[in-house]
Amino acid sequence: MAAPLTRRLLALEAPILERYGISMWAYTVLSRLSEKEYRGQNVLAEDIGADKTRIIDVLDDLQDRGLISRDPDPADRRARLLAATAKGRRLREQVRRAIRREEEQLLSEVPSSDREAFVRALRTLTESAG
Amino acid sequence: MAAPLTRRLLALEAPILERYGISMWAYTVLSRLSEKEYRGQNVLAEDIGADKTRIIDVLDDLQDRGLISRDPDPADRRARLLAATAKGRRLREQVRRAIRREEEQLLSEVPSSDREAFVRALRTLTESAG
DNA sequence: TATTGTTATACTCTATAACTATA
DNA sequence: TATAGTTATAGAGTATAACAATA
Repeated sequence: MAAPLTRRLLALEAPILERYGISMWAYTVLSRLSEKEYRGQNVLAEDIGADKTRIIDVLDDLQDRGLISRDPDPADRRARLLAATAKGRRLREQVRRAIRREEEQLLSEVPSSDREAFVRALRTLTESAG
Repeated sequence: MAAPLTRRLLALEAPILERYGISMWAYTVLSRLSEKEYRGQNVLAEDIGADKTRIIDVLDDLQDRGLISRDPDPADRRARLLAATAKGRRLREQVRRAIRREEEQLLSEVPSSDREAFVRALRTLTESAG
C-alpha cells in the first residue's frame, strides 16, 4: 500500500514542481541546503540517497539560477561549500507551502481521529531507518 | 515520508523475492492471477499499472516454470487466457507469508495503540485513489 | 597515493513504433 | 479496418569507470 501512496504523492507534487520550474531532485537538494550548509557534494549526495554524479547537473542548474552558492572550500580546495541563497530559501518555502497544502487536502480523506496516529507512525517508520 | 517507507519496504522484500527466484513484477503478476483469471494480457497489464509490452518476459518466465497457464481464448484466438497454476498459487502463498512476517516485524516499531489507525489510514489513502 | 568533483560510458527500466496473427 | 500479442527501437534514469585537480 505504501507504493501506491507514494505514487499518488509524487503525482500530486509533479505539477507544483513544474509550476515552479524545479525538478524533484533539485527540490530535494534545495530543501537540504535550506536547512544546513554542506561541505562536499559527495556528503550531500550520500545524505539524500543519490549518487554523487547524479546531482552535478542539478547543482549546475541551481547555481546558474542563483538559488545556491557553491564555492571551493579554502581549507581544501577539492571540496565545495554548498549553501542555499536567500532567493533559494524563498523559493523552497513557496514550493514547500504549496505541497503542504495539497498534502493537507489529501490527509482530509482520513478520519480526523486517525490522522495523528497515522502521521506519528509514518514518522516512526521512516526515522528509525533500520 | 512515504517515499523512504516505500524504499524500506522494497529493500525488505528484495531478498525474499530473490530467495524464491522471482522478480517484483513476476510476484505482482502471480498475485493477481492467484486471485482471479484474466482474459487478455493487456487487461492484466492495465490492472497492475504496467505497459503490456513490459509483462511479456515476465509471463514467458512464469509459464516456463509452470507457475501460470497461458492459452489462446477459443472464442477469440488473439487473446490469451491467463491463470495461476496450483504450483504458482503455492509459491505465491509462500512468498506472501514471508513478506507478511517481515512487515509485521517492521510494524512492531509502531506503538500498538497507533497500529490500527495507521493501517486503516493507509488503506483509505490508497483505495480512494482520487 | 588518496580524494573531490567531473566527464564518458554502460546498463536498466520504461515507453513508443513497427510487425504478425487473428478478427 | 481494428485489436492482441510480440519484437525492435529509442529514451530516461541510474550506476560504473576513467579522468583532472588537489591534497
